[in-house]
Order: sequence, then C-alpha cells, then structure tokens
Amino acid sequence: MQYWLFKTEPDAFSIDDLANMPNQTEHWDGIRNYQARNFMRDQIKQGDQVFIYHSSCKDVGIVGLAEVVKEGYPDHTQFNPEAKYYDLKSSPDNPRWYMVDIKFKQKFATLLPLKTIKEMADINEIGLVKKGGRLSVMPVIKTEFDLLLSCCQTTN
DNA sequence: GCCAACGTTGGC
DNA sequence: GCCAACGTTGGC
Repeated sequence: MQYWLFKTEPDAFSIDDLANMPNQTEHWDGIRNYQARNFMRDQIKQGDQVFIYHSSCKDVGIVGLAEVVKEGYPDHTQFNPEAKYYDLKSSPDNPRWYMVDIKFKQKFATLLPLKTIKEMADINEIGLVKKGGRLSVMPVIKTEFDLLLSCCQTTN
C-alpha cells in the first residue's frame, strides 16, 4: 500500500463535495502535469490512502482522507472540446492524461494547516515542504503519512 | 537540444 | 493581487 496527497481548490471541488457524491466516490480529473500524470497512470493502486488537501483558499491544509477505488484510466475530459481540460493533441487511441477514482473516508474535525506541517520537526520529505510543492498529486512516505494522520486525529 | 518567453500554481 | 517558483512552448 502506498500513500498520496491530492490537492484541490475547495471553491471548485472540496472534501464536502466528495462526501456528497453518489457512493461518496468521484473521478479525479483535470490533472494536466506530466509528473502527476505518471503517478496517476503507473503508480497509484487500488486501496492506496489519499490525503485531501485544500489549496488556494483561506484555510490551506490537509482536510480529510480518501481511498483509491479505481486505478488509472484515461481522463475523458481531455477529449471533450467543451471541457475546460480539453486537449487538442490527445486522442482516445493514445490518451495523454489519466485519472483515478477515490472514495471519501473521513473529514477531520479540524484541518491540519500547511503552517503546522512546515513546523513539524519530523516532516521533511513530503512535497509540501520541499521544492516542487506545486505538484497537485504527490507521494507521501509511510512514516510521514502515519505522523500526519495521527496529528489530524488527535487534534479532533 | 538550448533557452528565452510565456503561462500557471499557490502561498501570502 | 502580488510574485516566486516552476513547467511548457517554440524559434533557432
């Protein structure tokens, strides 16, 4: 099992939106970065645990937990000329962009702010605190995932 | 294949 | 809204 962090802008799609979806499951479309795409296509597996992180908003930080329920498959929005994430250069024969499905597991009573994460002495590897923190999909090592999760759950 | 210009992300 | 840090594009 592996661990990940997915960013989302809560104005567009929040942890609450995920919780309110049918079956509390949604496909994570709109990833248009090659490094993130490679994670989606090749590495993210069913059962993997995913932190949901709210970015570009008033309260920035980890807000909840989800689980991967479907592994990488082509992101259909790339083929739709009407869609925001349409990609002229991609075709169904050779899709450029992939997505996974995730299912809501838990919303934390209080979010774990980015500021706090940066201040934690034992959190040094997660992309949020390093260069390259702009990736919208990033791996989290088990030790840091466990630490962050316990932090989220004890502050409840 | 280099690299300048441009676009995007995302914290503040 | 600003701006730093990246990522992508495209001319050469």
